Amino acid sequence: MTHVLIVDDEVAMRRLLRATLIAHDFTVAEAGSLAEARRALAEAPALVILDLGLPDGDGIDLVRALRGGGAAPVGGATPVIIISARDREADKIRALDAGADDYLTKPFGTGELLARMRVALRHAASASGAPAPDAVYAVGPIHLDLGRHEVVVAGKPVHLTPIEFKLLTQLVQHAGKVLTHRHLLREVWGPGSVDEVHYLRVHMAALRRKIEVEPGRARWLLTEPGVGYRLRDGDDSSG
Amino acid sequence: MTHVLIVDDEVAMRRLLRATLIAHDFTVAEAGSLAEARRALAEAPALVILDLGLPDGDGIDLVRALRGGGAAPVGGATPVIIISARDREADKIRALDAGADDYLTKPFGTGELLARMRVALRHAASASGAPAPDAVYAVGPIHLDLGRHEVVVAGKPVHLTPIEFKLLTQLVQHAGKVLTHRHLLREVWGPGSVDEVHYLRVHMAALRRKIEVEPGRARWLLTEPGVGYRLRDGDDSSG
DNA sequence: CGCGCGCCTCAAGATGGCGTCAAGAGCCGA
DNA sequence: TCGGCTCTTGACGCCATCTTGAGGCGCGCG
Repeated sequence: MTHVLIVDDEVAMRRLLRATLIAHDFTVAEAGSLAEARRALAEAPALVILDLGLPDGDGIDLVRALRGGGAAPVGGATPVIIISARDREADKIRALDAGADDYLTKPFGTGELLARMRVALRHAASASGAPAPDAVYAVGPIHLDLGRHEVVVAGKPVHLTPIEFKLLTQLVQHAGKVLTHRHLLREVWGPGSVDEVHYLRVHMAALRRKIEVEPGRARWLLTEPGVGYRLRDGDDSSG
Repeated sequence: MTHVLIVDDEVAMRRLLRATLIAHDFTVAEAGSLAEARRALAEAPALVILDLGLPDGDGIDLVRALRGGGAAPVGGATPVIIISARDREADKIRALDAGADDYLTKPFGTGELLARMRVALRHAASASGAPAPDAVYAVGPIHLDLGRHEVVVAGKPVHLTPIEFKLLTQLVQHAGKVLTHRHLLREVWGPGSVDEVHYLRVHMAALRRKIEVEPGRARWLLTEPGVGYRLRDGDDSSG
């Protein structure tokens, strides 16, 4: 499930894009301003579609922030596709050199946009070292074999239900990072259940019973109150 | 010295491109047909500029060959930029999905071409490079990692409550600027609480206890009386 | 000198997020 | 059809956190 952030102040354009993307199996977040966009980046979108003319600033500032010219937020490698009514060459050059990955001038065909999105995602996948489907992850005492669909904790094989397996896969693939409630719910249960936080509580508890070496004390599967969950990476260093 | 292969059957276009590229410190090889292009690939160019209409076949075949649908020749990751007079959307989609990295329709500005070449080369460089580290905001002794939802002050990890974390995020993202009471309240508590200035006092005090290195004396989290708060930017210079 | 204003501190009560337990529904294989 | 596994859903108690109120300090002004 690929998550895309749309940043545009025109509601009509956002609606069009959202409909198109959802029809092609993406999940979508929307922002109408720079401030909203910064907030939405916390959901770690796989791609950003960005309009340049925003009410509270220039979209290029967001690109610069993403690319980390100094103080930089999450997602240094998130691809950005600019969509803009400005068709002057200087604008394109400025945006591309600021770190954008592509530049389409409005109006554009949705087919072309989708093709260019595929290119951008292809690049991102190869840049971050595509997670092979048969990869074996190891975090602390937890070993997860995606290909064999097997989990071993401290040398002992552990049986996980399908949902627990998906949860652990997400956590392990992003070990160390906080995964928001919405992110986990979207990836495991689908976009229709992003508000069912209670699912997480119940299934995280079940997962803890199975993967925590010391029962009653969470050493690896950590709660970030109000935000989400996180799997500790690196070696154990908790008293 | 970056080596670029130009594939186009029009001599005039080749001359123009060659002149432009050489002026920008590239070295250039030229091909006027698919057969010549295949031979020129032996020189392992860092980038290919490819016209679609060639006398002995479609340029897309060259892209497919490069992307290795089977036995792949040199340079499976060599970026390819298409330049073509065909401006139909279907042509663009076909080329991009075949593995091309960008598509410009003739006529185009050389400035834009150069910018898109820089993008393509950037991608190629990062594809083989190290995985991007987590971007981190750093202001003075305060380090804020949005992805990991972690805060470190002077080397020590610090636990922040959700509200404290949101406050610090705002301050750090706009380090040096004054954030008004209303702005902070709107971003952290929502538009319904823009007048609850007392919330700010209490939580700013808590934040100070956690991030100020020297207790009792605010060096970083500064009060702007009657206006709002500000995080000092740059190095410490307060006596 | 006294007052009002804006700010900081402290602390107690209210809130809400979280983990837990358990009952019921759905699903699948035997 | 039956039994077992899994997921959903609800109820409940705990506890960190937030809210709210009271008081104190410094400062400018009448």
